[in-house]
Amino acid sequence: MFKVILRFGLLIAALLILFQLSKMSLFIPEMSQDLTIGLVGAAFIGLGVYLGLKFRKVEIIEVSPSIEIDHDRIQSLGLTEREMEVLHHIAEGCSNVEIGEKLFVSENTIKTHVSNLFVKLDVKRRTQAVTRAKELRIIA
Amino acid sequence: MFKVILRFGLLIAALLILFQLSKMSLFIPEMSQDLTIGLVGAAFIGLGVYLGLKFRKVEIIEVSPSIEIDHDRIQSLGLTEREMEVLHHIAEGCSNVEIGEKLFVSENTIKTHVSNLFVKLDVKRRTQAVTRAKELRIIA
DNA sequence: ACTAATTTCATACTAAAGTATGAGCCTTAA
DNA sequence: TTAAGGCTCATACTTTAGTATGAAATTAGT
Repeated sequence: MFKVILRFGLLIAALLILFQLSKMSLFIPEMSQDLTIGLVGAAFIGLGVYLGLKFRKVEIIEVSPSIEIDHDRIQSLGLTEREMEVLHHIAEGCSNVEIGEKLFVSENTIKTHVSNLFVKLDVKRRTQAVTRAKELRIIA
Repeated sequence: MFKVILRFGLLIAALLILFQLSKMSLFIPEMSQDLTIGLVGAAFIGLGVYLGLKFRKVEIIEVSPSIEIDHDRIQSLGLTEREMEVLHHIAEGCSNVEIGEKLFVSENTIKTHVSNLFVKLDVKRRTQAVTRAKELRIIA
């Protein structure tokens, strides 16, 4: 707060000095009025820019750190479409039976997918698979 | 880019017009030179502020969406310290045995904690517990 | 059309997870 | 000190999860 007041004080002082300077005709006498106005204008425009830059509100835009899916990694890991579907449902906390119901296949099929998933992700449990998948940015 | 050029063009035009206005003495004749300079200065300072605000670099500060832990919720759910420890390890993908080893207690103890955890979080599986805990903002 | 990869499913098994119950120990507050 | 809550552990049991293997049906690319 004090800083702001101080700066405004300095700015006002600078303004007054500028007025005085122009009044006292410290500018070389031969100078045209146009040029005087121009110089004053330039000085003021500089002040304005300074003000604009200095006293603007700092915008802090909170962006969710764009966790974009790394499709290349999915490719390089050789994860299939179906496996990705299963992986997403695992991440949601579904059981194998529930996933099977959602995808209209048997629990055994899901187990197969899950096992293949574990090999490709190099994990042993589904909870690990989730954290690993997030590390690798293959799920959100 | 075109926008920037367009705006600069408009600004330059505005400046020229201002100069012309002051030159052609459209200001009322009785006006003192001080006042003229003051008005011009004011106009220019306005321009400066506009420039400063408009053409500043927009700072986009990417802040990880401060997922702050809701300690009140932890309280209201009656989650104990130990249970939270176990929950964190579950979220990391640890098995009950592994958690037991890390906390220097038996697997059975972990099972007890986990069961209590499930009741309090109203879930049936550890994977659900993790997603629920994140929903409730009690873990990161 | 043929091959390779994907998806599907089954059976049989082992391992881990989860439930239920009871109980001993420790600390803290009434 | 007594009650309460939290942490520990055990035993016994049920349910999911995960592994291994084999195989049929489907799909996609050469």
